[in-house]
Amino acid sequence: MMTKRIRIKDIAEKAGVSAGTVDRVLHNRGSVSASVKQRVLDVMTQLGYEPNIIASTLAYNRTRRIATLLPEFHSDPYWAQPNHGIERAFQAVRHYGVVRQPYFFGLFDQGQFMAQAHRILEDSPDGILFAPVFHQESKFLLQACRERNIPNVMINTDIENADSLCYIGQDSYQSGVLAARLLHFGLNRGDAVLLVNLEVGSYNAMHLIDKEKGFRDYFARFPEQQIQILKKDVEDFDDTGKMWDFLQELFREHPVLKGIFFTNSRAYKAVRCMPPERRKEVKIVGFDLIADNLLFLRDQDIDFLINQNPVQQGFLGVMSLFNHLVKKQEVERKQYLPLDIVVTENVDYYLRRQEEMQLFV
Amino acid sequence: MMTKRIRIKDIAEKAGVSAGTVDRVLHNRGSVSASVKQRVLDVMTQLGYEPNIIASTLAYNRTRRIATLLPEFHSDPYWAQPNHGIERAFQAVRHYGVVRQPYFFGLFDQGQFMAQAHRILEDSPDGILFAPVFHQESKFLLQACRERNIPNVMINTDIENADSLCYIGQDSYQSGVLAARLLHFGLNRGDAVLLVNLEVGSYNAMHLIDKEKGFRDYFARFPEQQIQILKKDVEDFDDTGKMWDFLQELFREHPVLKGIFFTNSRAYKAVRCMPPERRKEVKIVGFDLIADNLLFLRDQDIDFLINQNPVQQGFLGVMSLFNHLVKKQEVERKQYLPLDIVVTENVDYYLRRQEEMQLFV
DNA sequence: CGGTAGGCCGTGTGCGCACACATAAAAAAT
DNA sequence: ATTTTTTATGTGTGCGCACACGGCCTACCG
Repeated sequence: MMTKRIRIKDIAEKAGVSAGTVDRVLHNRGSVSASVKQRVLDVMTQLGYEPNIIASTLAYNRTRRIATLLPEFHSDPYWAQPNHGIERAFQAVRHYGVVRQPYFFGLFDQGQFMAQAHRILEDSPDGILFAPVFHQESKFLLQACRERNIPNVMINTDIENADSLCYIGQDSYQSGVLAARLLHFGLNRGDAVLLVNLEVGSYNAMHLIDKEKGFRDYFARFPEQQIQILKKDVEDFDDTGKMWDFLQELFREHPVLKGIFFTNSRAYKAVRCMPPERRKEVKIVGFDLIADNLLFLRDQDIDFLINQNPVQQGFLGVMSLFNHLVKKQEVERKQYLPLDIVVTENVDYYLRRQEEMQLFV
Repeated sequence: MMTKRIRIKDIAEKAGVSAGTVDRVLHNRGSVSASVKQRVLDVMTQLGYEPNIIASTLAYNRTRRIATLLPEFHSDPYWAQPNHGIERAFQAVRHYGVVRQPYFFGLFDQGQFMAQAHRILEDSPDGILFAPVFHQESKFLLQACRERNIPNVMINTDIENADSLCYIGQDSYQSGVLAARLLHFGLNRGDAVLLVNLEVGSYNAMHLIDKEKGFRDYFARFPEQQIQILKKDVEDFDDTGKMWDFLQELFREHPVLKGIFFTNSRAYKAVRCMPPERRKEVKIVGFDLIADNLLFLRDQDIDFLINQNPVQQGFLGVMSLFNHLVKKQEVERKQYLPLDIVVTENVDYYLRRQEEMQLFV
């Protein structure tokens, strides 16, 4: 039973018009009388017409430029991951005439973000993918996109607005809950756990707040176990001397500490400053499969890494723009990626998937 | 810096021949003198030619038929999952003229498998995707594919052979290791854990053996903890009366039992026959996100489910054939999917991904 | 009543490729 | 030397679609 595919020509024939007229109806180009238009539309739905994307993209013969605005990944290994996914995605859709226009900014440099945003707007791309790490500056970019009618997607951080095509990222609150659940396994009544933010200023503030909230909410469900929750903020995480002192002080002060939750991808910066026997004793949960964390994971110094799938975030971001621009499909407004629980025993699969990450269109 | 895409025409021009000749070289259709062929090949590599798949599939104007041979998913909810992934994949590539020819067999019915295999061979599809659950019969099918030169991929179970395009599945050994690791969290010195096979006859035997081996090997690394490993095979898993008796007897015999590892997706068939207080006490690890397991996972009666990503297995199986047939790409001979650790706190993401499953990997 | 602007619609071309067909050159057979 | 066969190469067509172009028909104005 071969279901023959319906072509524009078939519709034209059945509606008693030419292919050109059907085309005009399809693309809303006007110059079609109301009666004919209705007749064509009726035939279309009746036959269940579905445009052939293959032929369509071939005939368009047009290149779509997608601008990407991300932190330089030299400054932070985390950002190399979305970038990798983005590269993969562009590779996957290159035959559809989609090209990348990459822009980067310093991770803590608002001015540079703005400068690059302006450059992007001058180049007027067909779509924009960006990481809105600075709130005010991102608002500006969103507003500009709105005025110019440029579809845009945000990754990693969400800014509430009605215009963006979609947001792709992780659920920070839930990742805090999950971290608590994982640490909870090794805890006994009255034990203490610690939450550590290794972060500068208010950067990423919302994520950290959400994670902490999820973390605390989880333990609040078990008040009878009297788990004590400590919290520390550390800004000088690159100063190993200070880090060492901080940890010494910490363990002296809290001998019953059984678990530590590092709220971002910098767990390794603390773990490397811990005395080896402490690393084994304390259960540690961190984020993200970056090289330095993986070393400690394999040695079981870090017990769990929660994978926020940053590679997939980049990949899906580009694909969403592609689906919108080329395939003209609806895309999901909010796309939350899985929070993978990664241990020594299953880490290799995730790493390989990140590497390969080829897709299909 | 616009990198203009190279067309056949460009090569023809530069090599001083016609497009037809370049085409003959590209497809190895002969009738080209050695000198010209070499000249064309040189120009191709020099310009870095890459065929335009879009235009190619349009011009081919051919439909590829892929036969799928799977267990009926009415008989076992597990098999509904690969089937779902397969459906999604065919939907994703329908524009490329790839169509499915589905065949099913009873889960324990070798004869039906063979009958369907013969029907497939008569229909001589362009590719075959199948689940080689019966060893002998699958060998026959593989041999037939070899003779007829039909590319084929296997999912879920691997049969060593040099001809298949690829195998896509999980690493059973490693999933046993992972299960052990998860149970290990809640164990103290001298505790006992139990491994249960809810299976009929020698069906799936290799998988179960591998899982058991992985499970035992993990604990063998900690001899000083003297973890006692018990093992039971249960064939009458659908007889709730017998199951109930079996579990009663079990808990009476082994009061120190702290963890149970169910080696396939049927954990729920045992858990539902456990007294509620027992469910909470004992740590339970099972496989796969099927509805009945999920109910118990949400109630924390099952503590962990290991997700073997069966949906993705089906999806990737079809995509691999697609990559081979249409895109003419190399495909990875062995594709192992991640073993996701699923708990109440992250289960929803995985379920949603399975549903949507438009792309990814 | 002729001219023209504009609404409406059909035709033609090309996107890059696969493949059938035609043609030319060379080799083999008569 | 001529015919037949084989080999080598160029040309043309169509896949389904997007879009430019141009033709027809009507309405409105001078």
